[in-house]
Amino acid sequence: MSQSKPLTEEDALQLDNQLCFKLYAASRAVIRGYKPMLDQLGLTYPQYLVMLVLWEWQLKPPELPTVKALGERLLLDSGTLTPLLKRLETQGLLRRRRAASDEREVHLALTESGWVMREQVPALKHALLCQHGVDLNELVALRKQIGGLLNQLTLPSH
Amino acid sequence: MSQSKPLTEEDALQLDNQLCFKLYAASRAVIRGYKPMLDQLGLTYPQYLVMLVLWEWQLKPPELPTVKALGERLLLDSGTLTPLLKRLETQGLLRRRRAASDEREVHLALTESGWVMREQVPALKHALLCQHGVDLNELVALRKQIGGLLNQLTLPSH
DNA sequence: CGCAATTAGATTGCAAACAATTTAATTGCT
DNA sequence: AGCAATTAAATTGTTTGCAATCTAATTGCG
Repeated sequence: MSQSKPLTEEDALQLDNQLCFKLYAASRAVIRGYKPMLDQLGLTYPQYLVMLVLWEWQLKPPELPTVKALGERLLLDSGTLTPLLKRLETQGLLRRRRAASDEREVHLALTESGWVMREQVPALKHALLCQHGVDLNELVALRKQIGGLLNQLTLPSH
Repeated sequence: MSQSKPLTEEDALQLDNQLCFKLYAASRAVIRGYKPMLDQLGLTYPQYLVMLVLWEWQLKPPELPTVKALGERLLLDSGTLTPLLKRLETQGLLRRRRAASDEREVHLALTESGWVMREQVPALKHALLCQHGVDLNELVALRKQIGGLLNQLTLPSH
């Protein structure tokens, strides 16, 4: 709402084009960067994000994660998650079971194998960050910037 | 390479997880934000990026853009671009033709219809930015941050 | 209670991404 | 010239994203 500078239409276009593209390209570049590590785990990037959420879930209230809750966390719907979760189940990393209390819900639970995988991650990730020589301070700043944008786009106005 | 602070493994993990996810989510959120505008143009987001590059190409040397050149610009390969370009051709926005000088190359040229579309964009985009109340200064800062990361991930070391 | 809305997942269909392979044209080297 | 290596696209197959639709369970309300 605070449009202080009188940028020309062309300037705004150019800036916006660049941001669009850079955000899109950077996201894919990060995914590509994770590929070697994820290959070792046998996961795709979205599958990895799902595993991260499930690993974190232990700190939550006693409720088991559902497909819906996972979707809210990752901003993904069942059209994406259902087949992805089936693949993770096939790999033996988790189990999916209809909730007894409400048969519409599907509870997700990591298997032993799913938990064990977690232990391999910190070392792999550390190696990854070092290898690319990424500046952690820069990452902190970037995370904040992106968080701001993400909030503007997901919470607000329209 | 300048790892000044002694973050714990857990801190680094957490930070990194958040960045991964936020970058991925922000990219998709932006694409979602463009949807209404792109629906009016009948384009998908990647198709739109391709059109942007082609619209910009006029400023380039006399060479016509090729699939390869487009791919270098957008960091995409022919496996993605070939079918996408075929769809744009079907829509009558561009023509694909084997180069006479080198039959391996495919030259891309916008049609009249492809050029006309360009004129609709500034107004649509302006409306979009206003609607979301995005702070332009923030966008400038974000673009720089992301540009830095993108360079680290695409140019360097490994 | 009974039935219309709502809700959670699943399904279907299309368009990316991307790895791996294939095809055809061009280069380069001897 | 002749042939191996390289190069540009195309093709194939798998996995996302996401809209739209469908199914089944649950809620809410008269």
